[in-house]
Amino acid sequence: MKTFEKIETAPLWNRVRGQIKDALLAGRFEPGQTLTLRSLAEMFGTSVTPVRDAINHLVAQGVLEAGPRNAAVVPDVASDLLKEIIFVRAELEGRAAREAATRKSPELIAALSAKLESMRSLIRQRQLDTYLDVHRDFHFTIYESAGIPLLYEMIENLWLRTGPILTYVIPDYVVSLRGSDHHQKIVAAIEAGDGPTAEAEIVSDIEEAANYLLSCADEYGRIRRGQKLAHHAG
Amino acid sequence: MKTFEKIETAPLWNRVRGQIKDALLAGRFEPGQTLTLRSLAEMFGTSVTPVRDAINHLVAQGVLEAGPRNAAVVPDVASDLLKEIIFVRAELEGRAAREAATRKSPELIAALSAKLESMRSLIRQRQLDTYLDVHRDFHFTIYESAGIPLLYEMIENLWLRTGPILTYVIPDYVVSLRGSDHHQKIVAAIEAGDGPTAEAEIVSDIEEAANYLLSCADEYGRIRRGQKLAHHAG
DNA sequence: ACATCATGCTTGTTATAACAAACAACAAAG
DNA sequence: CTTTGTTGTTTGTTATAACAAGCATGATGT
Repeated sequence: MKTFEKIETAPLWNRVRGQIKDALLAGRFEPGQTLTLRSLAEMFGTSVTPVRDAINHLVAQGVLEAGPRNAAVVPDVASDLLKEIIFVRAELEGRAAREAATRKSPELIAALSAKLESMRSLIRQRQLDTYLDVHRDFHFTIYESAGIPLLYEMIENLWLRTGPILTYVIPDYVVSLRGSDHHQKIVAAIEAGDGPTAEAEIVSDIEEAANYLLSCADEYGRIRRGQKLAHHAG
Repeated sequence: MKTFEKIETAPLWNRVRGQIKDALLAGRFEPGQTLTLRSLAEMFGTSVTPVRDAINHLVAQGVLEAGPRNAAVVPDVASDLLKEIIFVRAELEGRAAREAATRKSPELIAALSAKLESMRSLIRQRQLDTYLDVHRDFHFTIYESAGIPLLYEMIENLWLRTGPILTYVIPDYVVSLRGSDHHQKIVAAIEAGDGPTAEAEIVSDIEEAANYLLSCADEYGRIRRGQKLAHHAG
């Protein structure tokens, strides 16, 4: 079973890892769910070996947890851990935004402005799924422009840890904002080369969203898919 | 019927991972050396599968690097990556020190003072290897007292990445300080509850040591053993 | 002598089968 | 009804073989 696709030379287990990461960031896996090798292998159309490699990689990164029998389980992040993640995220992403403001370029401003407009349009059309994609792209475009790969890598790791629960309530949060979002101010601060303001706006953006998330926690500190959610069909 | 003979059956790949880590810490692998699956498999008396799993785990943690052909290579940290690590370390460890100052306790001050005195004594006696242990303990005592396990974990990972080359030249750096170290000021700032000063002192401590390390780099940006040592000629 | 290609070896990747431990369901014994 | 033992299934683990890409070596042609 060989394919003629000679374009994709990346190892199969690395592609599988990317697909699992996407599924996590998109919230397609339930928190607490145990991912079995054979089910994922059938899902991706491979054998268990690449899936095993991908899962090992993600567990080592802390993106997935090692449950009993060394089974990979989707982290069910509770309030305590969420507060810690937010703490470090505010520190690293704020620093990245500050660095991005000092390394600004016209191309960066143009790209961010385009994504900003796309986000506004998607909110108006209530296409929250694709909004989340663009929103994530918006943030990481800033972090990438900081020019520090290690910093980018660590921020991505933190997003992956909160990924499963982020998609639970963020759509409600986004439509409840009604325009008072920090994204516009972030772009303006970067364009003006004002690092401290960019950092402050990023931190406010993170912490306000986190407070909303924490307000959705149950008595056990677990964020559950919820009551405020007017779920979309798509 | 339960038998007592089932003491501990850790997975084979996990044991192999421990052996590789030991070999790394013992310096039995040269920086830049590529570790082949089959050679390690023969060395440990297993097949390639457990070795592959162990290496994948270590690469994901940043302990090993992924070279060409996805081969595992012992990290030869160059100046570029070192600068990035220092950048993030200053950010995270500075933040941890600031947090520690706000959560100070008499027990913490007493513990830090004791380690400080121990460090001074070890320097006078030129016992640099044990000094490095106490020094590391001193730092991580502060970071642990910040009360944020995730922050602690990420800082520890950054120390692991620079671990091998740190022991190359730090002893020379320590004896060259001749008393102008920041550790005393850090303890004083934490004791006074002065978070910003504690953060600034930690950052200065990190960056000054980093500058010394970077001054030891060769023309390729690699930190080499004995670059500033009078003993070894090469 | 130098460039080019063939050949064989090395190495990471993937699929597959066999295996042991854990788990669930159910029957039998108290 | 509860407990215990059995059986079948599921699941992660490990070994092995086949495979493709890279790399070194050396023969060949100009």
